[in-house]
Amino acid sequence: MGIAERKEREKEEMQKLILDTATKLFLEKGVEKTSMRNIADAIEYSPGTIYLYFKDKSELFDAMHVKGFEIFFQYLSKVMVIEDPMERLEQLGIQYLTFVIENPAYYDMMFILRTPMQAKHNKEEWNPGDRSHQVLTSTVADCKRAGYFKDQNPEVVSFMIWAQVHGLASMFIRERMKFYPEDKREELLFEAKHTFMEILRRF
Amino acid sequence: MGIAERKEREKEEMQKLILDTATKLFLEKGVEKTSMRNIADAIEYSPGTIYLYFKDKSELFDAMHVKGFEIFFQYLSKVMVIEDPMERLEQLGIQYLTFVIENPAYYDMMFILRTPMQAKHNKEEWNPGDRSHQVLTSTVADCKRAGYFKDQNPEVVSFMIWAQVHGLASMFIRERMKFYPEDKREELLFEAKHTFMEILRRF
DNA sequence: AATATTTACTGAACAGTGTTCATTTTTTTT
DNA sequence: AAAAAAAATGAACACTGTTCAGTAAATATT
Repeated sequence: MGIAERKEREKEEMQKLILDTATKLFLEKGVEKTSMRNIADAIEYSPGTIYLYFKDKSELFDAMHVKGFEIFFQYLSKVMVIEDPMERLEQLGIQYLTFVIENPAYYDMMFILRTPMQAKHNKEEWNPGDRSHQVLTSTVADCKRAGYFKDQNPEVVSFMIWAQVHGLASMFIRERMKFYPEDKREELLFEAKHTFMEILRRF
Repeated sequence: MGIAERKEREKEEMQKLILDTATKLFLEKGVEKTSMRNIADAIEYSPGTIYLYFKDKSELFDAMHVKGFEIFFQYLSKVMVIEDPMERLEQLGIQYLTFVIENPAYYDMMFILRTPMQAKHNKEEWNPGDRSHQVLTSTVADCKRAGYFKDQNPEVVSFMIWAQVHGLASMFIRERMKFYPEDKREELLFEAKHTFMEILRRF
């Protein structure tokens, strides 16, 4: 049955073509401003065809969401080998912000944007956010073992740290840094993060 | 010329009617999901009428933006009289988060959402964000005078603090706290903020 | 009081959106 | 070569923000 296999392959290729094109447009123009017809035009198929491969626009969005997290983890993985937990925490933050600066559209999509259209994806199954949370909590736990964060609830500390970095990231991305000169913003981002780490260290 | 005055009054009333209705719908259903026709239906006028009082949807959005900041400042004002700068900083944070919890839709609109439609409002004129920034920076300056934040750039410290609180707020609002039980989230918000203040104090 | 002018409002029309589905085209099986 | 199955189409539906010629109401002038 070579035909069935070829069909399977063709279906996957088509899916990839659609997803790649959608991703490209989403990142270029933003999710809201990319229409299904735009995607259809780009792949030179009719709009209806997309719906044979993806249930709706939000499924396309979800698929790209997953891809974003894969890229995100490549950044985090680079420093996950560091022995000293506090140094690891510092470098994780730097990787986080580097991802934000190099992939702002992805970050926006992954951590800020709500699902477009309806919020249908309530699937408790595999929330990609869980995994990044895991990386953080285990590092914080290691820090605690190394003598930091005495008398502190590690869950609260983890949440605080994530909120700090996410706060920096989302103010940068959603343009709430207008009171600082444009060419100093990235610098300020890392400076603030560094100051935060400094006060964490002597805790 | 009593007529001109009455007309002026009527015009303002109409503007208020439109804005109040739009605000109500924006907060209830979200900006994107509220259409100009929805607003027109609610006030029992035709869609075209709205455009005689507001240039476009984003002007309605802007008007409500301003109103949001007025409410926001009522929260901050409550504690701006506190003498001790560090205590003021602590209470400002609590007020900030209280506003977020009591007016999540407003907060989303003011600090997270991008202008709907195009990002036309580049008006450098009076950015409402500036004022809240002012409150923070002056309090941080007072803290520095009181001996805190030694050898630290107050601009960096201010930005860090704001990012921390904003990070907590936006993770709460944009539902990135799914790994915590729903009834514990508000509590965690304040706990994280409190821990942050604790580590700030011994700095 | 009747007419002219200004102001206010309407709602159809335009170009766009996500999505569906009967119809047509292409491919595979008989 | 004919029948069945699969894939792709594109018109249609109900919606969106916005515009603008036309109508209706209120005011000013004669």
